[in-house]
Amino acid sequence: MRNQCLRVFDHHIRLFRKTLMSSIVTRFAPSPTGMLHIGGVRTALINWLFARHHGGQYLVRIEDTDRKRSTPEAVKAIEDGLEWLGLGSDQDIAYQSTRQARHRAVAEQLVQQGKAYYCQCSTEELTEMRTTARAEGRTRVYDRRCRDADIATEAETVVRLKVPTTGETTIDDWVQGSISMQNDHLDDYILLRADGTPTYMLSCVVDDADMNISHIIRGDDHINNAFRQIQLIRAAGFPEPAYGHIPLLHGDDGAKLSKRHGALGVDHYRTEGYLPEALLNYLMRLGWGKGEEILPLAQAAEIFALSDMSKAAARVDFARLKYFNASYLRNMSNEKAVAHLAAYRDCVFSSPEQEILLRGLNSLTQRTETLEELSNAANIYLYPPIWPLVDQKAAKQFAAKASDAGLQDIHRLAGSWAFDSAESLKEAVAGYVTERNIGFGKVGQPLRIALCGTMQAPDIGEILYALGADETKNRLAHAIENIEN
RNA sequence: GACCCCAUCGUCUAGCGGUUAGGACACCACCCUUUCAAGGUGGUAACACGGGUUCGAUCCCCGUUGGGGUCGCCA
Repeated sequence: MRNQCLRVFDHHIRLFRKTLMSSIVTRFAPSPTGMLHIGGVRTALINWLFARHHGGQYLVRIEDTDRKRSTPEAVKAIEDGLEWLGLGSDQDIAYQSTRQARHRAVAEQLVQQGKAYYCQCSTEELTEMRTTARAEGRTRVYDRRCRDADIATEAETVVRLKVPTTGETTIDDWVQGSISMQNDHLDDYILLRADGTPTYMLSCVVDDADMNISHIIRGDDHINNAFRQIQLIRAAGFPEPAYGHIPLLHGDDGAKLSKRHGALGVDHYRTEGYLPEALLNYLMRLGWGKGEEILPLAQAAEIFALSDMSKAAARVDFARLKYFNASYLRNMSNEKAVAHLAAYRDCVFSSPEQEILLRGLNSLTQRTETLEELSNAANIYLYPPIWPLVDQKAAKQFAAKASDAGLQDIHRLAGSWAFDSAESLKEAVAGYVTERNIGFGKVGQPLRIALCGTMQAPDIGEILYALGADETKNRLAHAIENIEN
């Protein structure tokens, strides 16, 4: 018990010291081999949150180390995605591919210092070693046969790091706690390929050091890399960064995130009508449960702590994402909603359209969950109903009830209404209904259909107010022409 | 297979030795009601299992089971 406390205390002291020693710099380092998916977005977000909380810097580095697989399209998709989300870099984006000379120099220096060595093992030999290692139940594959062979530089040789063969490496991970690995389980991994290009392990470590990254926050699929990278950091004499390995996101079936689940590009969520702030708020809640559920980013940054993050993987739940999106949509001002809608539709509204939407859009944001739905719903304001109605249910209702509804009366009365608020208009209609001593629905439903062409529309008062006097009377006149007697 | 990690309602989580195990999404019922929503009220539903430690374990330790990650001249 006391030991436990002391250990925890000691752990915190060490973390605290590390924090004080240098300023906080985090980085999001995606590889442009595919789209930016929500797992990556969450990693970026956590890096951003942590940096903001500590008043530090959040940087973005594109890990495009050669690769036949990394494409300019993917780079653009990542940059656009981050921009859309508001998770752009605090400084110019770094491109790893531009720094290969520096990476190579570090490797060559390590060779000179005897901390790395040339290896000329063939692919066949390696395959054999792999098979043997697997058969013997070993994690370490390479048997270090070139380690002391003293091979001079030649073509077709790679450079490997001399990893300690004894001892243990421990990481005080800010998320995972203390994790250890026997060094003997670690490979003498490759720093420079036979063609002289640096591997990810080399590039990543050198760039993190050169960019003064203080805290490496990434997916826990990198835990094993951390043990290996630390060996290189020590060999090169770089300062050791702090680590925070966050659990990966899983699909709704508990399996790894795949294209079937959420591994779609963020642009997909954009076209589906999700708001950046809602997507981010949702993602933030996976593995971090502090504060209110709906929590604006700036407030989240204030109370964010890596140590509060769950160590367990979370599944994505699209129903919940939708709920978050709906919540943000519902609480949005008309002005903002109109701007979002215009951006989503990629259009400019005419000034009459703008006026109608400015008056009526939030009667719609209350009943839609995404911008896509909002955009569809907004058509009732943007376009008058076309007669005969395409909505069969509405057409039937209208045919059955319109003759009794007194739409002509409403049309006439509307001429004297002020159209200054949804409430007063609703009262006006209610007054008419009371006068005739019938139920509100007898008039409300046909009127709604007359004005919108569908039954799925807001409160009568809200519709009237949004449309305004002229549009209301025009639409009513058309509807009246289509009443069957 | 070896190594590393994880484990509270279906899902996301709160909990940090003593709680009627709390909240949210989803689901169900009811209320409100001019449609559709929203909102309100209530409900179903969880500490994976087995050993310890302790007066007392969801919580600490060990094991089992289950899940995930890693084992590339990919990143």
